Amino acid sequence: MYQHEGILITVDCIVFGYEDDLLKILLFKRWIEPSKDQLSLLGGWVNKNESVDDASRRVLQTITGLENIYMEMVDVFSEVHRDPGGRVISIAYYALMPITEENKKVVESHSAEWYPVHEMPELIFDHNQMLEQALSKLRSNATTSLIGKQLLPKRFTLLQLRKLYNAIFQVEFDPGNFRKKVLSLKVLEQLDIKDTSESKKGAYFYRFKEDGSNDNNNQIFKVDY
Amino acid sequence: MYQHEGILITVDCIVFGYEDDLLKILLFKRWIEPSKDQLSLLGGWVNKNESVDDASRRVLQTITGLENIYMEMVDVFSEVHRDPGGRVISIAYYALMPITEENKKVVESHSAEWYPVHEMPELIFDHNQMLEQALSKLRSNATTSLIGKQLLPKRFTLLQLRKLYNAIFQVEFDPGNFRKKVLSLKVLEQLDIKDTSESKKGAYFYRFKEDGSNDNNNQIFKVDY
DNA sequence: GCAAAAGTGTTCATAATACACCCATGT
DNA sequence: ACATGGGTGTATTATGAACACTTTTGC
Repeated sequence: MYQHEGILITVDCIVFGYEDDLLKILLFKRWIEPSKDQLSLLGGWVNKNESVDDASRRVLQTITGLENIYMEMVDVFSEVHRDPGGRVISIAYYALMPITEENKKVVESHSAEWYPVHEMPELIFDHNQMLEQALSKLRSNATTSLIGKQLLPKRFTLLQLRKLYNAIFQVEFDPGNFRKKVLSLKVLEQLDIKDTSESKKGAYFYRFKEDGSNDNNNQIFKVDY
Repeated sequence: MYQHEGILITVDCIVFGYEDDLLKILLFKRWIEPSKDQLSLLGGWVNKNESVDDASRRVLQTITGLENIYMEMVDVFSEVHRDPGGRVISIAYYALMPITEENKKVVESHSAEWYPVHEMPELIFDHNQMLEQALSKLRSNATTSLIGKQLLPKRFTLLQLRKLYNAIFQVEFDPGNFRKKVLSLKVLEQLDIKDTSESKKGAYFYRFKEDGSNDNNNQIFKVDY
């Protein structure tokens, strides 16, 4: 056996969701050794007949029941002793998905649960570090493109979008300036319907434009985090 | 044998250097099958007793003779059939190093050569794609932090630094504005020596401050590329 | 004196920030 | 009538882009 044989590959997914004005992630109680009953990220093996992206997509779909989940690679974790069970390299992904009644049921049936990111418990192995880096990458992405399409309902108000950004960065964006900045990007379109649940006056619903590419090599938000 | 066993891991390094006002990368003529005699990036196996970072460092050191080479992960390449020789996942890194007379000899003794990035030949497998992404990442990094420490001599003039940036982005930066922006970052210190090789008046040498962390979550250069 | 790079200054346009302030309406 | 979020306007400041202009010195 050569030196370079016998390494196993996994994916671990930091799944972000948004609920009750909080940014949350999906955690599992491990049901196999090692570290049974401790909390971990969603993960799985990379098989020989699939790319790492495909493996991540497969794992996500199995647990959430959703196809076409938005995901992005975060980093590779490869310290020799990171997994006490063997020589395992893990590719970390972050994923974004809405938290709905339906997928909550699917998720719970796999004994997974949503936890707020700001009060994160201890996770196994290097999973806390994975989460840190995923959050950092999410924030970085949220400054150069307008995120929310995958975390909010199809129709949403600017208040909802702003609260999402507040939750992501743990700061309070100025309502007026946030509105102007977001609308100046021209990636949202206003609908004719108003949401009266949050205010008496009612706020227009918006949605992401269908075509809209929403990338930018400049920054749209300047936030210290 | 399980589905998830038998995958091999390599690193591939996109090594950037700077010479004759050109951004160059290090390429190899392959001396083993498959694809003998074709050009490829510097690469090697990841062994069971080392992290991926360590493997990349080892491979870089072997070929260039240098320790402590600056490097950064670019992406993971894992399409099932990317390598006709087997199921191989590759982690791509970019690295920065000065091109000096000494290391040119070491490099040539391994039948490697420096090629300008703007006239890149066809490379094996997905190596052209790796290069594209590495260049893109290098550019992105060069907008949020001042690079050059690893590509230029210890002492350099602002002209040299500007020409490096011109080479990286393939644009002409305005001399006056470039100077003001760079100096406002306060990561360089002026030396008392002047370089008279490029002008009659002579330009002060600068060097990167020792302590200077040079990171920034904002942008320092706005460039369309 | 002139060319060529070094270095400084000025102007204009744009964008971020911190607000003030009016609007609409359910209670 | 008033509190609450919705939405607009404005003054101030900071930043970037273009470019004029002055300095130095080898030829």
